Amino acid sequence: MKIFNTLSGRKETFVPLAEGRIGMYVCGVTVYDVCHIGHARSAVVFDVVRRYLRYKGFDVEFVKNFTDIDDKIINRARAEGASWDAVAGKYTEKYYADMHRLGVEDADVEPRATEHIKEIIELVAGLIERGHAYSIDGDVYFSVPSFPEYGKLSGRKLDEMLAGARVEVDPRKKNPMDFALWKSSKEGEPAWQSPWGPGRPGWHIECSAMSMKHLGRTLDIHAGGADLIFPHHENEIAQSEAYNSKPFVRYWMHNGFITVNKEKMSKSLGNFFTIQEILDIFDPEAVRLFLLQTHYRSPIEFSNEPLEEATQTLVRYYQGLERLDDFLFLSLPEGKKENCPPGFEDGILGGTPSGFKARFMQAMDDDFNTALAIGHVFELVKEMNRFLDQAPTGKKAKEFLLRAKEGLFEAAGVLNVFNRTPAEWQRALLKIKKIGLEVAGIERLIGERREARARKDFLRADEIRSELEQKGIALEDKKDSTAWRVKL
RNA sequence: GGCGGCGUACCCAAGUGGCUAAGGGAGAGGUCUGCAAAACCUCGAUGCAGCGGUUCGAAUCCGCUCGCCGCCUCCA
Repeated sequence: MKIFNTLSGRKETFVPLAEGRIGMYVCGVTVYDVCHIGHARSAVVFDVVRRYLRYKGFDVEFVKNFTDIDDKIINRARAEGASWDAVAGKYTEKYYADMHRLGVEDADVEPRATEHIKEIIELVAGLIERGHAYSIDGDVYFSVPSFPEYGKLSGRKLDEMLAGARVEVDPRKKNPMDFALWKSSKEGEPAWQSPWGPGRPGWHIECSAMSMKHLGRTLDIHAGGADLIFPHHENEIAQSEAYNSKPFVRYWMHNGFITVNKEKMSKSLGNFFTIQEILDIFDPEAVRLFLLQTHYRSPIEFSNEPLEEATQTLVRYYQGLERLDDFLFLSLPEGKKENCPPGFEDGILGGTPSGFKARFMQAMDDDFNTALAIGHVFELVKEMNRFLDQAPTGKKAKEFLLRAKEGLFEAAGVLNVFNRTPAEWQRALLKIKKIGLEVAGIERLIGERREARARKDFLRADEIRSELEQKGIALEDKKDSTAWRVKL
C-alpha cells in the first residue's frame, strides 16, 4: 500500500511502526462556529482512510481532537454574550450532528485541549528545560533556531520565511519565527494555573501533548487539511521532536481545498457554504459521493451542479441494485432451467485478479484513490446490467451475482456510500426533495392505477400517473409491477 | 519575491513511460411499452494547454511559453 507523504513529497510504501497496528491522529476543528463543506471534506476523506485501513485488517487507533480553547472561541463568546465553554460545547454538538449525518464515524479517542492542561504544562516545562523554549512575562515561546530541522515539512528555509513575513512581530521574541506555547491571560479571560502564571495553551502545543498521550511518541499517520502544513504541523514537529528526540510522525497526509470560483473557500473571504445548508438541499450520501469522486489531494470546485450530478449518479447505482435484488429474490423461481450467460467470469463480475474486489483494493492501495475505486463500482454496475440483459436463470447465475454483490457491499462499507437499500434511497429522496407524500399513499395510488389498467381504463390510469408526476413522482411500468421514482 | 500544485471529451474526473486514454453527468441512436416515462444497452477524445527535446515508444520524463490556483498570517 502506498501513501503520499507530505514530508517526502512522494508516494511511499506504507509500513506501520508496529506490525498490524496503526496510530492515526487527525486534526479536528476549533469549535467556535458551525462547520462548512471544507471541514466535511477533511472529515470524510480521513474517515474513509480509517475505514480502509481497518478493512485491510489493521488494528487502527484513531484519534481526532477538538480545540476547545482559543482566541477565536473567546471572541465568539464575547460576541454571543456567552461563556467560552458554552460556545465550545454548543459548536461541538453541532459538529457531531453534521458529521453523523455525513456518515463520519466517531474517533476512538476525541480529546479536548482543556482536558490536557497538565500534559501540556509538562511538555512546555520540558521544552524550557531542554533549552528549546523560554518564558517572558508569563508567556512561553518555542525557540525556532534551537531546532535546526525547522521547515522540513513545508519545504522552506528559515531565512526565506523571514523575508516573506507579513505579520507584526512581537518585539519580546528572541527570533521573529518563535511561536507561543503558552499565553498569559488578560483580565476576564479563561485561565489555568501554570509555573509561568495564569494562562492558556497556544494552539500548536495541544496536538503534540494529546497525540503523545494517546498514541505515543511516534505516530504512524498524522492528517489534516493542507492549510495546516504551515505553521501548525511544522510547529508540532518542532515541539515534539525537540522534546522526544524521536521522529514525531511517519506519514503526513493532507487533503486539498474546496474552492468557490476557483478560490479557496474560507471564513475570511466569506465564500463558504455550511454543511447544514448543503444538507438542507442534498442528500448526505450525494455529498459524500461528491467529495470522494475527486482524489483527496486535488482541489474540488464547489457548486450545486456536481451535487445534482452525484444525486443522479446514485440513482443509477440504486436502480442497478434494485434490478439485482429483483432478480435474486423475485424472478428466480427454483427449478427453472439453468442459464448462466458465459463470458463474464473473467471480467469485473468474476473473482479473478481482474474482478471487482481486486481492482477496488488496487485503487485504494494507491494512496486511497477513491475516484478510481468509485469508477470500478460503476464498471461493475454496467457489467451486472449486461449480464441481467441476458435473462439468466438458475442457481449458478444466482451464486455468481451474489458474489458480485458481496464485493460491492464491502466497497460500500469502506466508502460508506452505496450503503443503503434501494427503498431507503427512495425514501431519502422523498424527504430531501420535500415531496409531500408518504410511501403508503403512493403505493395506494399505484394499486388503484393497476386496477384501472387491468380493466383497460387508460384514461384513469394516465390521470393517476400525471397526478403523481405533478408532485414529483414518476411511475415506471415493469413486466408485472409498477415502480415509482422521485423525479430529479 | 520564495516554495508548491494544476491545465485530459460539452461539464466533472481517473490515469504519471508501452494493451482499446476508467467512471459519472449531459447529448444522440436502439431495446422495452396500451401510450408514455424511466431504466438498460450502444455510441463518444487518433487526442491529453502550446511549442521543442529525451526515448524503439510520452498525457505520463526534461526545457521553455501561456493560463489558473495554493502556501509563506488564523484557516479543513
